[in-house]
Amino acid sequence: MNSKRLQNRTGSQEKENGPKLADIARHADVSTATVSRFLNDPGSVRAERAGRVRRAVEALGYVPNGAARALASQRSKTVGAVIPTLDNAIFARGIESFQRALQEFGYTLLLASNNYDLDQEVRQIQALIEKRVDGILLVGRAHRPQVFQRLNKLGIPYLSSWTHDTDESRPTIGFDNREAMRRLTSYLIDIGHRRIGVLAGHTADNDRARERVAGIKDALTAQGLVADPNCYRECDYRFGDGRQGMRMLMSLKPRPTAVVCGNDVIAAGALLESRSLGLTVPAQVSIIGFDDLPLAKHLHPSLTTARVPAGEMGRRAALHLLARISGKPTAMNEKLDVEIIIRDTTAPPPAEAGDRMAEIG
Amino acid sequence: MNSKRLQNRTGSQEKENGPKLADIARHADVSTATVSRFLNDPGSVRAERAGRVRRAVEALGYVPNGAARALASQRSKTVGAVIPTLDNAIFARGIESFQRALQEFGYTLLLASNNYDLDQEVRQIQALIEKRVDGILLVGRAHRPQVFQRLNKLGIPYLSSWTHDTDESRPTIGFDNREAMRRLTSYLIDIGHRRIGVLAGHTADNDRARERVAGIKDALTAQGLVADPNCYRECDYRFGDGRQGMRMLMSLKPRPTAVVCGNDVIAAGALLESRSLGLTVPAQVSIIGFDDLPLAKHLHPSLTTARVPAGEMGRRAALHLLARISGKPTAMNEKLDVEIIIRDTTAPPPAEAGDRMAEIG
DNA sequence: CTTAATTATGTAAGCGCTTACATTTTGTAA
DNA sequence: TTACAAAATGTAAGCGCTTACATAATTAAG
Repeated sequence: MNSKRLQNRTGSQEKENGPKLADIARHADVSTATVSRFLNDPGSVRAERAGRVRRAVEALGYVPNGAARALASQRSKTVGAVIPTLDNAIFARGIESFQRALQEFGYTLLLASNNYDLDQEVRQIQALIEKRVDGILLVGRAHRPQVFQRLNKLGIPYLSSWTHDTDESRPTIGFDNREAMRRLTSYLIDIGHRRIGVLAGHTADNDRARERVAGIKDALTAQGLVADPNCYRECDYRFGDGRQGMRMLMSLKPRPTAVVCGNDVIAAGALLESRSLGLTVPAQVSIIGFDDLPLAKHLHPSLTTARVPAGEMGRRAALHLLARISGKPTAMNEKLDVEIIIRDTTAPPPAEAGDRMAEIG
Repeated sequence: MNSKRLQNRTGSQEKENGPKLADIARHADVSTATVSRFLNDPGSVRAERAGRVRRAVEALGYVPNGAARALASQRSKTVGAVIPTLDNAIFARGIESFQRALQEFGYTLLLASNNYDLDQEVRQIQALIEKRVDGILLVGRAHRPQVFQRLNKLGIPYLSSWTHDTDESRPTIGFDNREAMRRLTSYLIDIGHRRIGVLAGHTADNDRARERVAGIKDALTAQGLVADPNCYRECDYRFGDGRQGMRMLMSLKPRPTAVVCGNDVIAAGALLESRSLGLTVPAQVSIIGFDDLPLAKHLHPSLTTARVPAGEMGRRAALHLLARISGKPTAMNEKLDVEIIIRDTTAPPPAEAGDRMAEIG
């Protein structure tokens, strides 16, 4: 029957079916079980036979069939990741480390990005489940309920990254966006800023953006300040949006003496725009970002921001999932530190502006 | 036996084996073949039975098993991509489009990055082959011979991207790096530059970088100019390397009046460094990049560069591979255009420097 | 040297699908 | 009607592995 299938195959590629495990067994004069054991746990086969098998594998150029393996063993040696976008360098970096760590342990990465669309995410996760991934990496903790339902029902280990949750109900790895942004904003307030503009990322379908905004409010509230809706704007994580947002904020009267941005890309846009507007940073306006992209320290003036440990997070996410997959005990929530990096886009507000405290506080 | 397997399973996750196709068949009172047909080609099942099957699928929450499917059908509905890095935004963008296009057609992406290490690439491709991907996307045309051997032997469709090759022996999709860089450099020469520095990407294991360097030489040679080895330097695609390289080049006497960079990141570094060095761009020195990253047009002055159609390339790469997978005829080489974007980092050389033509030409 | 305990190997039954071929049902034309 | 082609469905044989269990070979202990 197999030969019949082959001859009916269409297309220019004549799929030359390579040798299968049984061929190796025959060639090495051992049972298929021994070949399989040699492949999966060489130590369990005595040296003399192991040599025969190894030679047969080389001689025939044997390549195991992952699909058959997955079907028989119920494990695919494959892990999925569903992320908002690769266009944001910080996610790209996290995924890069994630993949590297998986690879070290013989796992392969299945990747899908959905441009912050949580409904599309549901479908992507469904596709990964069909592919029988052994584990799934998510970004953020807010997802459609079906996601958790299906993952839990099928017992597929998953992990939410870029977020931290003390609630032990769902595994997370990452940092406290809210707290980090609170610290960053507090720094601005500490050095005298009172009228603070915000260029946040879109908060719909993005819990990290929401948490960061909450952190900004925490800082303001702690000082008895009130967030002014006119000084708040949401935008895409793009330079252009940062520029445009900055232009808007700087047209306000009185204008903010500092601008807190949802990430470094927005901040860079804001910084570049302030030059176009003829404003000196940080003398006339301070700017802070989030992520500490490589760009941040090279901008002029260099950007005050929060360093997000994307690489480390990706690596540890992989280790965490791998541990769960192999049934090892793991901490439910791993928290990573965010370091506040004070650079040159922040300084006390200009004198006359700083005096306006009464307007807001 | 199955139940035995389950009870021996370790780990905290009790893997609840979901319903299988046979369960759906029983529930809908049809044969397994009919269920399979309904799943893969709904039109081939008469409406009444189709309804029964659909309801059974929903009622039982059936999820097809991709491994079983792949094994039986000899197709995994999966495509692999092996890239140098995700840390370079231009690759990230290409992969993003690639994945989106695959997804539209029900395919899933397997991704591996190797940091420009061609030996590691061999192993990654081996892993993808084991996973039985239906096709593979490569970056560049220079790869270890085993790569092509194995891919050809197994008849797995593959495609080299980011490159163009009129030779019809191997499929490529992309653009002509050499020609694009030649045009860019020619522009510099046309506006009067004679002493041109080069900050190339590392050319070992990177044919695109090599081609770009060749393009620079082409332009110089065409004008009877000679490349000065002292004005040539290779570096990583990083801001820091661009800065450092720029510092070196600007310390030469006489110093280059223009610097051609291997990509926009290096160029941005060079641009930022020139400010630190107190050099005005483009009045004292011109700079050009390559890729047209989003950053390029926002820098100040904005960067003259070549626009690489990464998104379009990713999408078309997916369509090409999908076509090959389904046995459709496809063009062997798809060439995409690179647009030269003249912005503000380029201008004629300063008068006294331009006069030095005799030194070189 | 036995004999028991241990370790290595073989046998063969699945894993959950797809699909060639056989059979039945439906549609169509005379 | 009847005859026949076309379409839908069913039957069951794989796809290429892993692994429980049985058996054989080796080692350890007495």
